[in-house]
Amino acid sequence: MEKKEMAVKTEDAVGSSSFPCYNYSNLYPFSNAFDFSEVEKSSLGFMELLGVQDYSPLLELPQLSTVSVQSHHHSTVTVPSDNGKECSEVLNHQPATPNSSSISSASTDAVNDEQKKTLDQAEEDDDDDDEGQHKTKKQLKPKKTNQKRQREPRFAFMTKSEVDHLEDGYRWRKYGQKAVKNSPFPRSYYRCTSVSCNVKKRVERSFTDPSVVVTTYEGQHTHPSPVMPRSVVSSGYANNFASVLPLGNYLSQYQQQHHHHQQQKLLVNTLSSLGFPYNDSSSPKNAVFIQERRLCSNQGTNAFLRDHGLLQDVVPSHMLKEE
DNA sequence: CGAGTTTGACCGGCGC
DNA sequence: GCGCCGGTCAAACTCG
Repeated sequence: MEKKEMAVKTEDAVGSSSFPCYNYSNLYPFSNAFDFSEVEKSSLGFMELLGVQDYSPLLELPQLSTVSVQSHHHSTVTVPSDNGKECSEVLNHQPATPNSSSISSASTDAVNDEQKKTLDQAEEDDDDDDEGQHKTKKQLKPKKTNQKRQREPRFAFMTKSEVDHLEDGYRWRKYGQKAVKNSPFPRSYYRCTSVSCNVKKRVERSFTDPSVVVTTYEGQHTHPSPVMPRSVVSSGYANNFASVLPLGNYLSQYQQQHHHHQQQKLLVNTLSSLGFPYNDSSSPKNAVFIQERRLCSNQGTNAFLRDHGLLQDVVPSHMLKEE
């Protein structure tokens, strides 16, 4: 079993939750062999629009940890944290924990969550009817104890920016802010404002590098982005605005598009064409594979195949090639 | 006035 | 059982 250092899990930066977090330095692990200036040229305007002062130095961020990819079916993420302790995450076809979602069911979790939420709400209403205003100040939900709360798969991205809340094409409502332990920077909680869309995101600054914003997305949008450039609309990308960002947001959009395994292949080929040495089964592409499998539904579309994927917004067309 | 933000309280999970 | 902590709620508030 071959090991590759390629991705990042920022346990320290994003809290105690166990989920992968990518930064660009690891998604672009072979910067010497790839001319990033082309990517920067094509996306710089959007980066400025988004308030990102400088994202290219992300390529120089130190690797926070390593990921040991063992196979498509089972990989262990070993994360040496700053204090030397290790934690690990197992990415399986089966849920690693009762809380985690399997890959195939990821897209349905939002629905299940919503249904459960609705049910809880209904039961809560019943309780209120029975007990009236038994809470002095607030009527909070009586949470169900017999079932663990289902967590959506999450993506975390690190972005070097002075702006905490980066515009990504969706509208968000802030619903909370918490101080983060051992960090001078608070964590903000946002929820997608669209009705019936259960996507959340957390935004916080890395206390190890205050210039880096860690944005964590949870769930999948059930609607198109309300903010779409014309080119994006005309090219058939419904909720694709964030694809103008480098690979981090590309992954987010890729997740949202419900792409199928076959599209993954093109993704890898596309990445390969960009200079990523994705040549063997143990190469960094597995990081994309594993994460994508956790997040994508079984129902794939072929939009990715038709349109070269989302990278076309970032990468000059001549750098993309068909399979 | 509606939409979004702030902020303190509350809840559940987890470790000790 | 207790305390800590992450996550969420919702009243009050701000803003356009």
